[in-house]
Amino acid sequence: VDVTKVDDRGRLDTIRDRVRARGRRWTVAKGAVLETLLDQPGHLSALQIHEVIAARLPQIDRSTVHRVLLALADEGVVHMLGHHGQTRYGMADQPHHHAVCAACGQVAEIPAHLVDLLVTQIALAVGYDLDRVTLTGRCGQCGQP
Amino acid sequence: VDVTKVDDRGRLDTIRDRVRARGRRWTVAKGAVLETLLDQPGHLSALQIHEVIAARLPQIDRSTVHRVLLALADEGVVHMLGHHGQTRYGMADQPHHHAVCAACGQVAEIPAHLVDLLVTQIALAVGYDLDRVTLTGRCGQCGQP
DNA sequence: GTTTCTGCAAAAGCTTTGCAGTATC
DNA sequence: GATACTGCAAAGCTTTTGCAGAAAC
Repeated sequence: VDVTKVDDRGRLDTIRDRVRARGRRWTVAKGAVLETLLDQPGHLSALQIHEVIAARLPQIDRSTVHRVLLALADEGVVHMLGHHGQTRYGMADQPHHHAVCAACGQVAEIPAHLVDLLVTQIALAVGYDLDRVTLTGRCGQCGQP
Repeated sequence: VDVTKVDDRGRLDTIRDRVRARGRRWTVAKGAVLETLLDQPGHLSALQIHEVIAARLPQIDRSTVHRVLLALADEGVVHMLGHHGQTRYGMADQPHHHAVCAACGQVAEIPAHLVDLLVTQIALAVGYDLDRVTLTGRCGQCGQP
């Protein structure tokens, strides 16, 4: 799972600098989690991420993956979206929103520009500081409920 | 927690008929869960619902509340929305969407008409059958991250 | 009377935490 | 060298499940 794409390399570097700038340390576990999220299409659960990493770095523990994900979510580097007990994580460095399948949990990304205006209006209406939209339904494979 | 409001009474009756029409049975537990959801503003977790019910009906078990909620969600009577391991439930019989606070999990409702057009367009774009929108951010009390 | 539903108890599954040792800066 | 981070093991929480008895129809 080496980072070959120039774009990914750059995104990773940017995040590394940001993490360090906050006084945090850049570790093997953090790098592995982020490389996994950059590599994989869509969003993954903590356990899926751990599985991918464990193939390369068997010593990395589940708890470490969780701790890294929580830390990164806290810093705004990754998104965390819930799906009935199976939280999914994805990169947050490029503005987008989500479509979640209620059946299989699969996540599709929606470019931000499609919805930003609406979110601004609704945020005003409900008095929330809204920054993310999740649409829920069924993906193409899962069909009707 | 008696159902006094005429509106609630009617909503409950409608749901009862719908449940029976599907060959399911109308039970004390089901009635209690739905009355709780009708009474409470916003959306509650399964445990919160169980707590409210237990004050009146101590014999109702947590597992029963979960089973009832799953069954009702399956029938489309209630909404189920995830928030990092703490799923919340709310009435689905009146069309609306949700604003979830990323800090405390509080849920505000957004009338459907504000977003329906957008959802239709996005559903087409991503190939999903979308029926619900969740906006995530911070509520008034929780302020900035 | 039949079938769904419930209570109880136990298990499962994801996530969190305490602590001693390790890696990062 | 100081301190953030990790691995391990154990605990915590919500949710799920098996089964015998109760309730709904």
